[in-house]
Amino acid sequence: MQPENSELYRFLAQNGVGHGSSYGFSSSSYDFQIMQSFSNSCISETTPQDRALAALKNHKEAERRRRERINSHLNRLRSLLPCNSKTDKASLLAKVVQRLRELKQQAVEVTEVENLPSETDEIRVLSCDYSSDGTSIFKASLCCEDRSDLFPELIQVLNSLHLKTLRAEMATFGGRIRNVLVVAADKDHGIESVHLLQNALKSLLERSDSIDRPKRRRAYDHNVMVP
Amino acid sequence: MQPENSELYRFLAQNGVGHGSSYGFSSSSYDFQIMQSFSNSCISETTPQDRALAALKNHKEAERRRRERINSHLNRLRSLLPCNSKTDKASLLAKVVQRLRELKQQAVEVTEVENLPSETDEIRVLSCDYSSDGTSIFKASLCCEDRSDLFPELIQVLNSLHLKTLRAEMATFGGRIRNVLVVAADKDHGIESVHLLQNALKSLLERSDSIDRPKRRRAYDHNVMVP
DNA sequence: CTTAACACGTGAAGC
DNA sequence: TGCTTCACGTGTTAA
Repeated sequence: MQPENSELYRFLAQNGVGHGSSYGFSSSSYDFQIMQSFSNSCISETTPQDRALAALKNHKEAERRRRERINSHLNRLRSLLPCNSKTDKASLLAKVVQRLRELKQQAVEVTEVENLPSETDEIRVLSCDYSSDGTSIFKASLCCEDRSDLFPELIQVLNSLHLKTLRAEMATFGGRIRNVLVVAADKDHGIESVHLLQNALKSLLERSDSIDRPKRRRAYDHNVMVP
Repeated sequence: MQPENSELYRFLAQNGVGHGSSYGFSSSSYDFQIMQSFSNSCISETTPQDRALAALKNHKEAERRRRERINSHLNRLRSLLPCNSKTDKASLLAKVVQRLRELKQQAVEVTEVENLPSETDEIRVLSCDYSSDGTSIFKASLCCEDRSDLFPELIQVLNSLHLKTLRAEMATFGGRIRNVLVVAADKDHGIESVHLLQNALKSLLERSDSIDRPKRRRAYDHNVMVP
C-alpha cells in the first residue's frame, strides 16, 4: 500500500474518493483521477485545496526525480569500483571513501620517489594502483653502486616473477645508479607480490655485494612502502 | 508533524492516545509512552499488537541507523573533495564520480608517457592531480634535439609561471633529449595553467628552432592532453 | 520470524 | 510565494 497519508488525501477519502482495492494503478493516472473527482465535487474552479493538491503532486514528483538523480550517481560509482551490483549503498560509499584515500596517498608517493641516486643503498617497492579488472601496478626504485650487469639481471628477476614492465628509468650520478621500474602484476597476484619483488631485488643487491663490491650501508628495510 | 501514520498508530489515536499538541517530545520517549498506554488498556501482557508495535519501533530505529551510516560516509566524501559542506548529495556524488574517473585516467596516462626520446618533437602537458587544498600537479614531457642550454631555460620558464618543480627526469638517446617534469601549481592557478605551461614550452622549442636548429616535424598540437 | 535494505510520500526549512 | 533539499516513518521484499 502506498503511503498517501497526507491530510488532503485523508479528507478526500472521507468524501467518497477512496483507494478501493485497485493496487495496479500507475501513480500519475491515479493522482489525476483524484484531482478530477475533487474538482467535480466543488463549485469553484481553482480552490486553495486544488492548488495545494497540485503542489503536493509536484512535490512528490520532484522528490522522485531527486531520488533518481542520487541513485544514478550511485550506480555510476558502482561501475567505477571493483564491486558487483548488489553491494548496498553504505558499503559502496565506504569503498569509495577508501579508494579515494588510496589514490590521494598514491599521488603524494609517486611524486616523492627521488630520481637521483642517493648515497645509501635502498630498495623501494610501492603499490601504485589497483585497477578494477584486478591487475595491480607497482613502482620499484632501487639505488646502488653502478654496475653494467644490473639491468639484464633486473629484467630476469621481473620475468621470473611474471611481472610485465610498463616503464623503466635509469639515472647515474657519481658512480651510483638508480633504477625506477613500473611493473604490472596479473590479477592472480595479490598484495604479496610487493614483498616478493622486494625480496628479489634485495637478494639481487646482496649478491652483487658478495661478489665484487665492498660492504655499504643499506636501507632496505626502512623503505618498504606498502600503502 | 511527524508522519507516525501506520495503521497501529491510527488505531491508538482512536482509542484515546492522541498526539495532543506537544511537538517537542523526543521520539523514543514518545514511543515508550504509547506502548505503556497501549499495554494498560489491554488485559493480556504480550498481545500480537504489542509485538507488532515493538517491531515497528525496531524497524524505525534500524532505518535511522541506516540513514546515519550512509550520511556519515557522504560527509567523509565531502571532506575528501574540494567542496564546502553545503553541496547537496547529488552534486557531491557527481563530483565523486568525476574525480574517480580522473584518477583512473591518470593511472593509465602516468604509465603511458614514454621515457625515451622520440623522433618527432613533441610537448605533453597533463594535469595529474587536484588536491583538496586547491593545489594541482602537472606532468610535462617534452622531446626535441639535444642541446645543453635547454635545462636552465626550462627552470626559468617554470619559475616565471610560479610553478614548483617536484621532480625532473632527463634522458638522452641518439642526439635527442626528453625531459619529464612534475610541477605543482598554487591554488590560485586554475586549469588554464596547463595551457600556459603548454604555450611556454612551445615557444621555448620554437625559439631554439629559429636560432640554431633545422626545421623538424613537430607534433605539439597533437599531444596536448587535458583530462 | 527476524533482519536488513530499499523506495516511497510527506512535513519542515532554506532560498 | 514556489522550488529544492533533507530527514523521517512506513510498506515491502529478500535472505
